[in-house]
Amino acid sequence: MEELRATWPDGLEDELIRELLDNQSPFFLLPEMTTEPAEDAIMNRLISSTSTVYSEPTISEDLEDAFSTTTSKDHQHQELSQPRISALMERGLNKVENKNTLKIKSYSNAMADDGYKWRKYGQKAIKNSPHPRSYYRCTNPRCNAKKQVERSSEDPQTLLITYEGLHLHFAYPHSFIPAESQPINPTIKKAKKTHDQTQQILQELQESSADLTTPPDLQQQQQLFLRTSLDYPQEWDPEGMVVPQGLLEDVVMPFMIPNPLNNNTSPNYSSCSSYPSPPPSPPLFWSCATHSSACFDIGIEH
DNA sequence: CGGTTTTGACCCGCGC
DNA sequence: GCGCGGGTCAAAACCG
Repeated sequence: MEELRATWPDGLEDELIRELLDNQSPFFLLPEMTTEPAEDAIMNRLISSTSTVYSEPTISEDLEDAFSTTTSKDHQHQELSQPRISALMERGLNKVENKNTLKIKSYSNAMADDGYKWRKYGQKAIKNSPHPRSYYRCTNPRCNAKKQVERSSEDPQTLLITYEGLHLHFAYPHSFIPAESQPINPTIKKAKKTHDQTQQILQELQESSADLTTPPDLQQQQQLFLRTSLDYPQEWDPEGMVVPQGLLEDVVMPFMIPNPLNNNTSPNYSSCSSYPSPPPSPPLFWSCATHSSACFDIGIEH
């Protein structure tokens, strides 16, 4: 899996953090109706980025490796190399055992809604905690993404959102899925199911990128970042876009294809037009939130 | 009526 | 081996 370890150029790290912190960023435009405080906006962006690009175990680990000067692999809280990254981590972004956990200070459950459409599949009482933990799975049947939402036992105002798995919305929109290819097999017993799917995907990624080791180009990373942030509307029927083959390449190639272009250019958000692009769509949170129906009942009243 | 939520049962890993 | 706790399943209930 080492082949997949992307090395982020310096410029991209700065740019990523700038995006996370910039309220006006076109990467993370918030819904028009949103009047949330600036800090909440930042946390929304963290949720978004974590639930898409950062959520996949290997890639998220890559990013942390890239961000960190340490090589610790013990999955403990990793000390980050730069104050701004550390500041982000202190705001609640953490990662333990391939799961990305956000700690969010919030009086309501609204902050738990990251715009993706989740289906609740379980709820458990947690020992020594008055608040249950809710389990959500992405409604896209080809998406492995899961998350857990619970209230901190220490601070009931703090939401703990743990993301696990890879969002494949951008690669496998609902409309592309032939009924007979649905991976959900009720006769196959759980646990290993999602794990095996993830392993298969990772293996395919590895095979498809075995000979590509050059660090990714900034512009392409930004394109990927933007693409992975788009939850294609189900009703979107892109003409000539029925290309389920090679979608994994869509995922991995922007990280893998060597590109001679410079690494320090400012983001060019129109550059994503080089990809087969979705129809003109509202920014990330508008697009996603309009398809979200998940209500995170984690033990507090609305 | 179809999609979502609820909730008790079941599974499984882990510590003793 | 057994009990515990977390994660998942699946049938029933709920809802728009």
